[in-house]
Amino acid sequence: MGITERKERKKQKMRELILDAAMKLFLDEGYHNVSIRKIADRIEYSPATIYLYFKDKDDILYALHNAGFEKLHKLQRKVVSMKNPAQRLRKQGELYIKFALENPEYYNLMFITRGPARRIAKDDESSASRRSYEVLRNDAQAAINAGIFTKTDAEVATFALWSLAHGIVSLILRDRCPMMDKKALPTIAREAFEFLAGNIGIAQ
Amino acid sequence: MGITERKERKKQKMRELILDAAMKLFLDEGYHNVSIRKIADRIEYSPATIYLYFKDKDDILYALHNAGFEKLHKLQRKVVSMKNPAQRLRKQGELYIKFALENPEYYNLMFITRGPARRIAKDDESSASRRSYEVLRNDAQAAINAGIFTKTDAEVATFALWSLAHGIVSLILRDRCPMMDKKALPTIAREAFEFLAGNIGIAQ
Amino acid sequence: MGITERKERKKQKMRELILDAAMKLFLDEGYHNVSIRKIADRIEYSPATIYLYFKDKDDILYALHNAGFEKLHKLQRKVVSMKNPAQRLRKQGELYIKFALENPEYYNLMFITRGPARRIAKDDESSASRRSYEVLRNDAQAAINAGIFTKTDAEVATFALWSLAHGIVSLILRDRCPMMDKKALPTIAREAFEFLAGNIGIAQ
Amino acid sequence: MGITERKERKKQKMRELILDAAMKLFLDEGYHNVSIRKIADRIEYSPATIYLYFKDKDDILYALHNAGFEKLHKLQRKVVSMKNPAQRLRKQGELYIKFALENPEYYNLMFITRGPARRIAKDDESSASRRSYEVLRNDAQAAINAGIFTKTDAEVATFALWSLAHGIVSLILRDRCPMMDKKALPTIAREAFEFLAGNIGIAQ
DNA sequence: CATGAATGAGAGTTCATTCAT
DNA sequence: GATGAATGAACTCTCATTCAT
Repeated sequence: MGITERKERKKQKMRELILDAAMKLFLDEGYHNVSIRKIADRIEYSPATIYLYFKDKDDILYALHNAGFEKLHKLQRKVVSMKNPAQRLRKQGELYIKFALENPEYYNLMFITRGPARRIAKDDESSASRRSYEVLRNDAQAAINAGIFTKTDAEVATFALWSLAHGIVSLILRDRCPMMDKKALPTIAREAFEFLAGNIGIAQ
Repeated sequence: MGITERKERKKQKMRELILDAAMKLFLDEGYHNVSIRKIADRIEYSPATIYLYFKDKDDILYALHNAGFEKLHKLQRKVVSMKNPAQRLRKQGELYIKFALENPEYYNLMFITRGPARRIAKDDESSASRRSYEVLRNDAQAAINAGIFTKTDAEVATFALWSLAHGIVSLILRDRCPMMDKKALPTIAREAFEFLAGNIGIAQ
Repeated sequence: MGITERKERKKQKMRELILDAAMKLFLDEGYHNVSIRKIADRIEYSPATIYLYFKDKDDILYALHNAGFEKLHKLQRKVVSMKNPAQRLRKQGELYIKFALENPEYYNLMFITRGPARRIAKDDESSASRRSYEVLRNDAQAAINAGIFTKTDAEVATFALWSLAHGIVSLILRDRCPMMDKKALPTIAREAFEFLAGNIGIAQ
Repeated sequence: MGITERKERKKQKMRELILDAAMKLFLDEGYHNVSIRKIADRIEYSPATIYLYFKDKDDILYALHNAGFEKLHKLQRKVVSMKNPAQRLRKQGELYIKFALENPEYYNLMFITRGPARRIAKDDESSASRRSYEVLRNDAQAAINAGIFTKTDAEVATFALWSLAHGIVSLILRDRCPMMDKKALPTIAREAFEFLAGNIGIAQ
């Protein structure tokens, strides 16, 4: 291992240390209460040090946003091999919902928080989020090709599927369901997805 | 009119004045830029005065949140008279999406922002948001009774329908669709809804 | 004295308190070291309080800049009554130099520091600085009318006279004369002015 | 060439590299935006390296200040050969003004900015700034000897001439002339100089 | 009833500088 | 000789909130 490589690794470690601290802060105190200073406190470095590894606060947010998409994408890839388009789509939806409920703060950053939106707008096709989207789109296209979805095109179908899953999890994550039993929410989420999935032809 | 009543009315007027200003600020400058000071500036009172009418900032947010639900509920009531449950549900979805896209800041407060969430948790059944929810639930129940929805119960179906519409609008409102043409979004939203509505049996 | 008036006065007092502190800081620590915090420390208020009386730092700078011009203008007005244009101009120059050497930090803000320059650019004709300029210009015009200055116009003559005095004091104030005895500087300044004044026809 | 000498040359090269970068920063972004970090970025070295060649930031400023004087002095030397003292002085003034308006950031450092002033105070007679001053002084002395200037001594006359030119350019460079047309300023500068030069007997 | 005055806490960011390696 | 890593100390400015009057 060369000296450059070692240094590079160390730098990467530090970036991860910062991102971890930021993520934990998100979990502990919520989006609003994440500040450079608090991150610095957590990792016991000075605030200025953070700026050696990230350009500004947005940069950290966006890095977390991307890390979230990498994580999601890794899960998505496991499903790609499934032959049956309907099954594949259904599995996609299930893992999406699972991912969201298990990683609420990642999900928050990836799909709800306004902070990173400016950069998302500039995301090119090779970005983590775009790749994640493409997986879904390919599956939607396959479903159309297989005659499962009719009277629609890939773009609309993709958006519809995504919306369906996003709607379910974001209502839960943002605490909009006080009329339901909190503990029952994951079950309700699953059942709601099954209901919709069943109706659009991607049932088990 | 008794003296107490007159006082009460005056107080109510003032609350509305504050809420109006707050709402305009939301519309003009967005959620982040709403501060007690700016509200006070708009109504030409001092910041301290605000606190005579509202406990704290969250209190204002929650009041606006409620006003939003009143507005939505008023729209929903217009549809109640439709006889056909499928048509009624479909119409509900359309107006929900229309409301969201036309009143993004209200929608934000009502269904996305975390600020009012703490209070929402304590909402009782008579709250504005609960009444709005009940309208949808009644329609879902009617659809079940009519045999349109099968293999589900009212709670799950309600949540599914709500999620479906919420998913569509919240992805758009939070700028998660850079891969689509911005101007085409309302159309795509409508088509995605049609696709889903068609499949679950509430098509036109 | 009405209650409004009393309040207004108190506010004015506070503004002056802040400006005084700022000015003293200029004197003690120089332009670069004037910060909102240090001003606040001096007057034993919190930094936030400063912002109740001034929009931002530039606002303070510009207020001091204006105060300086008021002060200078008051001195200039005393000379206006002199009949003889040559004498008047000469006196103007003398008092300008005196003012600069006795109020170096005011002078600094008024004629050297870059900070207030942005606002100066927008100064209209009624601004303190403009009025001060007009006094000199009127005298220059009078000198032209009286045949003292020839082969020039009012604008150029005004600028020349101003430059002449400004050059003398600003070289001294910015410590560019280490080759001369520091104590002798005021004398040299006076003599240099006399030399130039004598040559351009406004000698004693 | 000995080893010591080679080292010395290398060191000198590096100093120049740093100074070049610093100067370009001055020109590109102005005095306020020059920082050690930015200089280091430009030359693609680390900030720490800068400190191997310069004691601190002031040291860099002072070196640039000197470089400016070298540049000015080179121009001044071209004029020394002129026989006629009046013509020589006039030419000195013209080139001084030209230099200032064409090299505003150098001029800034040399004659206005406070940063280098502390070191200037310690300048000995062999310093670049002193040599530049001596050129003017010699010419002033010659003018006195030739009977052009009377009733004054060399020191006062030198200072007066310098002030006159410095006043003109520094009012312009520090944007103190919003009452005049910006584009006309170089012309006005020239005319003001002509007016003064004419009056003190060094006209064309 | 209304507010003027005030503030503590905190935000993001930049800087010159140091020092072990 | 060069630097990567780090930092303490600043900076301007905004905020929700309080309280005597």
